[in-house]
Parts: sequence; structure tokens; C-alpha cells
Amino acid sequence: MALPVPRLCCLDLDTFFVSVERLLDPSLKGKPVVVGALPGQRGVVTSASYEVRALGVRSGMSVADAYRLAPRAVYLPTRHGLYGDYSARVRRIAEGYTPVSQVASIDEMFLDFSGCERLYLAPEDEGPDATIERTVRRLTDEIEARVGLPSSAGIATSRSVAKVASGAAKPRGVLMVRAGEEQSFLAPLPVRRFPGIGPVAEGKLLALGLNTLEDVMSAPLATLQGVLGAWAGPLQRACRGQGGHELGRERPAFQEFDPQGETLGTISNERTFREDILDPSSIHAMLCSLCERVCYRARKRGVKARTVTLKLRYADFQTLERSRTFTPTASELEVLRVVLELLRKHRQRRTAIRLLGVRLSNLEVQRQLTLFDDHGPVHRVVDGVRQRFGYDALHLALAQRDREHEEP
DNA sequence: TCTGGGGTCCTAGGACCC
DNA sequence: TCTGGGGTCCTAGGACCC
Repeated sequence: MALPVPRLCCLDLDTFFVSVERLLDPSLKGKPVVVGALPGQRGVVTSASYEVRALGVRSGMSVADAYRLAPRAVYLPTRHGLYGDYSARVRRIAEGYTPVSQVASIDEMFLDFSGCERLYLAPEDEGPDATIERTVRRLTDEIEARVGLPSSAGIATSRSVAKVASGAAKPRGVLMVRAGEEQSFLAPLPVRRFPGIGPVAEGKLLALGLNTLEDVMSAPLATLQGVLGAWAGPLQRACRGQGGHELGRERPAFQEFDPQGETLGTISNERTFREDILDPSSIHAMLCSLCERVCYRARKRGVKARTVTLKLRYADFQTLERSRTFTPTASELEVLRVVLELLRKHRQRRTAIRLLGVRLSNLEVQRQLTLFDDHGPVHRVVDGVRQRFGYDALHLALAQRDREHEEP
């Protein structure tokens, strides 16, 4: 008896931020829309409608560049905090379809339909592939009907091929790459389309004359290793459609949740100034505000950080990060003290500053709270007020000043 | 009018310990 | 007077993703 064919599905919302903005303002439908920042502001495109993509606008490019290509488009600021609820609604629908799923980002998730063929079998289906394909189509239809958001999906035997397929299916498409057809599907595509190959790896491959994924599949392994190092082998196997778990970047997909192995990740906030600054009080106020923000998030998650990192970007874009590890904390005053020390010690140039950031890492779950062993009465009161009246209800006095530097 | 903000993962060198 | 490795932690930086 043949082994069951794995059926991984990558579900991806089409032009997600633009689609949500259109949901809230239907007059945007059919219009060229760029989400990112207003023209004249510092920012990059975070979502571009198909109308502006036709003009060459791509997510990631500066809004200034986008404006040159599409001056008549509607420009909207990215409203972080608005999109999460829509993402969660989509997730809940999708999770009703398979027992095993994994969230990859705010607009992308993976579903494992392996072994679900019989669950969804319909009389008209011609084989298990047709059953799964029809089911995924039903899922994207349901998302559109109930949430109002268009999506696309790719189905394949491996995670990375499913991901590439979902991109090829857009917009509003479902594309299945059948077992054994992975290589013929990937072969003609440019190398950059494969997940994990970014601008740097692309440049190296092109310099070797490797332009398509077929070139990568058939290149001698030693050649690939010469430019990509240890990653070459797993990449080549993944390009051949072999295995879904070998890529280092891909955490073992669809594993059981393991609380022991679960990493607590990092918490960071950073901010680009509207204009580069030198004024010490503005710098201080911004750092104060960033420390407040990350510590508030840490306390909400019930974690303390052992490592604090300061990020500093000068006007000419030179960027450095300096960190220090010490006893765990989630107190903004302690974090601020460290951050100011790092700044004093490592800020060598008098060049104006473009961006400041604060990151908490090496996170630890807090010990069991007792009456006298939490973050202290001040934090309890502050966090309580914020819970009721919103984050901006209270700030350290110094942080106030920096609010004048933030975008409206 | 160049270049956001939130992440993950990997590498590499040095310190330190056994 | 010379000379190990292995393991772990810390720091800095870079590639990549959405």
C-alpha cells in the first residue's frame, strides 16, 4: 500500500491591508490603493492593490518611489492594530477545516489536509486530489463570504512548494501541485520566487548564471555550497520538491505543540522620526516612550527580559545595535537606565539620528506571582488604568515630549 | 521627498568553565 | 614551558519574511 500523500496548503490573503481598507471604505473598490504612508511622509509600501502593481508599485518600496509611479493612487497610512481582528476571523474559519494548522504571519497560514480526503469526499470527486482542491476552494469562498476578504491558496506535498503555488494562484485562485509534478512546476520560475532566496542569495545565484529554479535544481551541489554555504543542500532538495521540513528556516511544520521547546521570542518597538534629530531631550523622550511600550507588552505577556538592546540608525542609514544582559526585568525605569547607558557608551558620531529602537529578548516566564512578588504597585496601577482607558491614558512624564515627534 | 516596523534564524568570535 | 578540545553564554551583524 502506498504511503499517504502529504497535502499541505498555504492560505494567503490577497493584498491584505488594502482589502481590509476597502472593506471599511467600499468607495476604494476598483481604485488604485497604496497602504503604507501618506505622500511626503517617511515610509514604505506595505500593501499595494493590483491596479498600482500594474504601474510597477511593489510592497517594500518607498512611498516616495511609489508616488512617482502612481501619483493618482489613493495613499493610506498603515493602521497597525486594525488588521489583527480580520486575520483572527479568517484563522478561525480555516481552523475549522483541519485539525493541524500553523500561523505564519498576519496574512498567511499553513493547513495540513493529510489524511482528510475521506472526511470531505463528495460523489462528484475524481480521486483524493480533486477532493482536497474542491475543499480548499470552498474554504476561500467561505472566507470571502463571511469576512469579505479575497484569498488564494497553494496545495502541495511540501511547505515551500505550497507557498510558491499560493503566490502563483493569486489573485483569488487555488493551485494544486500534484505529487511528482513539483519539479516541472518550479523549473521555469526565477530563483527569487523560492522562499528563503532574498536579494543577496539571488544576486549570488545570478552571478553564477543560475537564473531559474531549474538551474538551481541541476547545479552541482559544490557550486551552490560555494555561495550559499551549509544552506545549499537543503535548498536544492526543497527546490526538487523533496521533503517539507529540511529547510532550516522552516521550523518543523505541524509538529505537536511543545511547551518545553517553545521559544518566547522577542519584544521590540522602534520608531523613525519624521525628521532626523540631534536634540538630546527628544532622543531621551523617544527612548523613554519605547521603553514604556516594550515593558508594558512584556508585563501583559507575563514575561521578564534578561537582555535589552538599543537600536540606533543615523541619518545616513548607518545602523547599530548594542545589547546588555543582566537580571530579568520588565520595569521601564530599569530598561531605560540600561538603554541610556548603551547610548552614552556606543553613540560615537554626532550625526543626526533617524531611528531609535528598544528590544527585549532572552525572555523568561515570570515566577508565580505572590502578594509582594509582582512588578510593584505602580505598574499594577498603570497597567490597570491602561487596560480600562487605553495605552495612551498614562505615560512617564518624559515620554510625553516625544509624542510631538510621532506621526499623527 | 529614497529606504517602516515587527519578527525569526543563522553565523562567528571571544569569554569562561571543565 | 606548552597546549588540548567541548560546551555554553554573550554580543554583533546580516539575511530574510510579511
